[in-house]
Amino acid sequence: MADVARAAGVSTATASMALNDTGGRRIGPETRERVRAAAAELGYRPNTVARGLRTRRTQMIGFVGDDVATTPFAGQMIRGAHDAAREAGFLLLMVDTSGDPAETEEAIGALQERQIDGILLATMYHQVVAVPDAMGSTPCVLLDARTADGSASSVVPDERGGTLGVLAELTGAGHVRIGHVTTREQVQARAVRLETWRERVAECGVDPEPLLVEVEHATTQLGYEGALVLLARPDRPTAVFCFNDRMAMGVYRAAAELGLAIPADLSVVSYDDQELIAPALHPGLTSAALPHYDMGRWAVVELLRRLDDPEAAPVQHRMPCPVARRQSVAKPR
Amino acid sequence: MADVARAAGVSTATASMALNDTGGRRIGPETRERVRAAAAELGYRPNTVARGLRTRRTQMIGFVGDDVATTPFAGQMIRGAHDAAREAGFLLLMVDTSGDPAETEEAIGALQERQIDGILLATMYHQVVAVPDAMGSTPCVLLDARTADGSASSVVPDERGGTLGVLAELTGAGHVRIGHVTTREQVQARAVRLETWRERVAECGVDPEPLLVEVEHATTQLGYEGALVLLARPDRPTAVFCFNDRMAMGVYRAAAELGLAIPADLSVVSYDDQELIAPALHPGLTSAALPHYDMGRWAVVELLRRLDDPEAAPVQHRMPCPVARRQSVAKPR
DNA sequence: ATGAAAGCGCTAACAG
DNA sequence: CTGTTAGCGCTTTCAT
Repeated sequence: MADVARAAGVSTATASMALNDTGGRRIGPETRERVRAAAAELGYRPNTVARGLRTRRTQMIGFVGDDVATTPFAGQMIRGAHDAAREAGFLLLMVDTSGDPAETEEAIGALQERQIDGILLATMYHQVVAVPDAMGSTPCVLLDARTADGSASSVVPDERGGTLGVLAELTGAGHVRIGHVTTREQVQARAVRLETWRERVAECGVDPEPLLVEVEHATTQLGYEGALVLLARPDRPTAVFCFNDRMAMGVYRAAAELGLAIPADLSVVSYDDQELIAPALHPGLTSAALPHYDMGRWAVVELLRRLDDPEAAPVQHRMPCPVARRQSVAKPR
Repeated sequence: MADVARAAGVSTATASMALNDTGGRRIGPETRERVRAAAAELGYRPNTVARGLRTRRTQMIGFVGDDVATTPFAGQMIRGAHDAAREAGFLLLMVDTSGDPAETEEAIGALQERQIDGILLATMYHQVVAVPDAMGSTPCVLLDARTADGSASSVVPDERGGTLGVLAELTGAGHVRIGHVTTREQVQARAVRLETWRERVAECGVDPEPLLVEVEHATTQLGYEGALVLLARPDRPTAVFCFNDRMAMGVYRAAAELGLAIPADLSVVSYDDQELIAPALHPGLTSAALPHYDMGRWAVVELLRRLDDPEAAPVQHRMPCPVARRQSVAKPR
């Protein structure tokens, strides 16, 4: 920068202002051009570390995630956050904790030492969490999680809306005896999807309980086993809503073994819309999509808002889960 | 830090050395303890931006990737790099380019402005690339890619070894008529897997050409269609090696439709070992795993080595692809 | 409209 | 063994 100033025949102060368009209207237009030209000539690149020391802004956002790699959704969330950050001139500094609270505290500390401007705290499989003490006054937005008291901004998928969406595909086709295959794992998503399904089926005048099967985990294998049980019952459902795509994959196998054609004999809908599964199954699986990309974007936008205005009231947002419609639904036979 | 020094009754220089264990043996043990205690007392956290300005080291590594989100492998690579970096006190600054060279140059520039200590350049689906000019003298390691001239350190999967590994599962069980269903997309992986398969089948005294099917893309649907063609041929293979797990999923469907039981009537092996597919298929699919986690780790270790010794000779590494053995292989009937 | 100078928080060279 | 001082590269008063 000193070189640039010298080359343009001005002081470093002037050079800085010319390059950053700061200092109001005190820089003459041709001075600014001269400085710009000199900078381009010399291939000048600002040192943001020095700038950060002075301005106390690093243009970096910390992303701390539960388990960045394991879940394929995480990638989309990161991507959304990344894109929004980059558009605003920010970069993402990533830390993965294995879900361990101590590690999370440590990660937050490591980011704060690096003077990040704010933190995105992502908990895979949206849960109710407390903002860690280590956060202190660092601006923070929760991703796929929320606080019990609404003290921090957060964004979660609208699980209820998504469930109603895929169920509407079924009821719209004329189904009322709609089964549900789900997991016993106590995650937020399970509870909402299950409860919403219960309500909706009851509204159709059908008792949901005989149409419910619960298994230990949300795996393909257990989805298969659960479906075998459900489809063997006397008044078997004409359609099944699966907790997620992996379980749906098992339901497909069970249907095939029982000689039930999808969708002619059995309609199937699901949740997650995983790229590797839902479109790859045959026939393509209708599934409610988790809007992770958009959630990532939203979180960054909200974080930037809070950086501008630390007094702004926290916002709790529910992101819609659009239905990806494919070929797994037909009229009941 | 000034506060800590004052509280301990020493100068900031002494405090700095006491906390960082620098300056050789010039700090007395009880002085150091006194400083440490004061720091802990005050909850002192170093400002790494100021430190970075002084030391010209930021303890941050730039990770620039082709398409971080889209491919599920990327997550594992990032995770590996992340873990190794963190163990050494480094954090990852991520930038995703959509594979666009101009964006890549820009990303490298953005990272350099932030004074990262080095860059990991990841190209999904390993390719031969040139190190971008923008890299300048920034230390850099290529991930899942390599240069034509070996001028940069790089790590790629050992595709040939992995292919031989899964083929050995088949030949070991007694198969010689081994088909191959692959894509026409011109990626490095396709060429190596195809060529290795050709050689190996020829070594078994079988002409590979009638056992080969190529389709436009490596999708489940086209894998299905390709398998229908292959399995309808007069001298149909007793086993199939698929380009990847997604295609294998299609092969499973084709076999089911043709009334061929896997593995009794047809053995199947594949490549990628995708978590969502290979163990979820029925029966479990034997597949060569892409060692992305280990590649990520290796790249960071290598980068740190180059930071220590910028004159070190570049290394090209091939990471083994272990075979994940499941239930899709049996003796030919 | 511009320049001089101070200082962000830290480390490293130089004195003692 | 410890303190003083200079300075990393930038921004931002303050004075002109």
